[in-house]
Amino acid sequence: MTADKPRVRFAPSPTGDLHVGNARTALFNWMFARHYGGEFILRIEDTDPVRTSRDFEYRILEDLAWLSIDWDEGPGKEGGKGPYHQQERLYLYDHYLKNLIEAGAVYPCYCTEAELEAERAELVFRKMMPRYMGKCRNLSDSNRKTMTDQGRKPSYRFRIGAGQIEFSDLIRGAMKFDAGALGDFIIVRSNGIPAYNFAVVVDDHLMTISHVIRGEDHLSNTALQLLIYEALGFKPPIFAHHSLILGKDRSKLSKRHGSVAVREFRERGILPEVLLNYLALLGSSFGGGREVCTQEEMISSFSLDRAGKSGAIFDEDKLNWLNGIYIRQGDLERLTERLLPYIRAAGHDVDNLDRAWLERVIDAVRGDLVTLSDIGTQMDIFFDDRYALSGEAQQVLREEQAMNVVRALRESLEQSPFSTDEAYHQIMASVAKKTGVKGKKLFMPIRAAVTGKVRGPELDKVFAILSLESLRHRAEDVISGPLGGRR
RNA sequence: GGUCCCAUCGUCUAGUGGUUAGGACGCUGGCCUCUCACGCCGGAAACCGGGGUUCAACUCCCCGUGGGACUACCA
Repeated sequence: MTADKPRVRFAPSPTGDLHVGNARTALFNWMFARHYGGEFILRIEDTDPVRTSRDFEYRILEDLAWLSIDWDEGPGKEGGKGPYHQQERLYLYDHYLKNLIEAGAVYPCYCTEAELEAERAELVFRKMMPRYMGKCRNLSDSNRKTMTDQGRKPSYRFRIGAGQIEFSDLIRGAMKFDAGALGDFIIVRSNGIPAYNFAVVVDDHLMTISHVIRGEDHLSNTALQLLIYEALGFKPPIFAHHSLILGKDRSKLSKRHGSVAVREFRERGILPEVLLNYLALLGSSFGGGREVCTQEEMISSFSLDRAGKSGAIFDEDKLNWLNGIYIRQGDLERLTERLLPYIRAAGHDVDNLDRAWLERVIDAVRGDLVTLSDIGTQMDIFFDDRYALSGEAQQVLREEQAMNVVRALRESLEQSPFSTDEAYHQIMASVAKKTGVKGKKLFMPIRAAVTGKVRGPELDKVFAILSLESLRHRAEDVISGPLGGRR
């Protein structure tokens, strides 16, 4: 591992959709690699066949791609250090297990799960830390043979000695664990498949990972892994444990807190660069008080020094705020493109909408969008078949003078020889003159009649988008409707 | 219970011995001769407690307290 070219990795286990916490870990690793010009490796930890699925793996890859987190080596991108699925690396773990057995660092354990469970229950009952007490630690060869003859398949446990395990964490500084407090842990399960801590050490070493950046929930695993590194004679990588994302109750963010999967945010209409920006900001900062940041800026300003040590609550309000910023400030064409699926989902025949017209509509309502999926309801006022007077609008139209204003509007619309683009100001001026009404009393009835709502984009924009025919029809409908009857 | 980690406004943070403790979200007042939103200008809002160290502690040390993570033949 060269100091100037770090190699980091993200190693998800495909047991579910990509969690924002994991996405943040991936992002930290990715930014670290990009900042220092290193390499970012993706490894799939699929050793548990019952919890793992190919479908989830595919979805995780898809979510990473959506976030534009790309990997230099991994599935679909061979780099000479593969394979990148642990399932395909079993022969490697076998090899190192043999080394450890020969070195006496590991021993077979014949305890059944039921026996272990009983031991654990006993310890918990006596208010002691549940851990393996070393029953099979010093079995004689004949004892082992007896077990094998009984048909028992052993798991392999790591023999823990006394002493301190110390290491320096890039984010947290000096860390120290007492090995004596740990129980001999399983390195290879009785089905021959390696357990997490063992596979990770072998893989990280073989893949020449220089820095392991992961959540603080792995802090205690690091102690165990360091022991394995030592027994194997491997030089351990540098570790950095970042803080966790928390739910509102300050416990580790999980499903019960609401949306946690990257996919859910995507479906809701959070932009990928927003989620990335937010995740990079959470529990950290960009310096200079900056909050809105491009990917390039995120990478160049990235530093583990800026990573906070304490957990950070996931604040959806702020995520939404950030999404609004990107929607308002982004490129209109690009925004339109990304809005298309949501417009379609709202039931519009996207293919038959005039693109230029659509862009004007989007430009008019983008200020009111928090997520992309909001576009559906926001657009309704521009479609005649979706136009309807809301209760609030009816309220407005019932007010004194309101119908006079609408009638004056209809007249002005009839007389208007201009396209609605230029006509707005003239129409408003003429309605004001005819009725003698101004301000809110003038605008609100017109807004209500023309859009059917009491809130919405600025009226000049609405007039510019709606056709003269639509405007006339809507005014006419209001006048001839139940509200328009002469009193 | 054990081991370990953490601790600045409600939330995310800046701050590395001397600051009127700064910014952002949210909340809130005002302005933008129509609304909502946007934008702009304001406001309320924090150094967990106790001991040290020091001329001086939010900042360093210790102890409490509080919160969290881990305690699997899951990863």
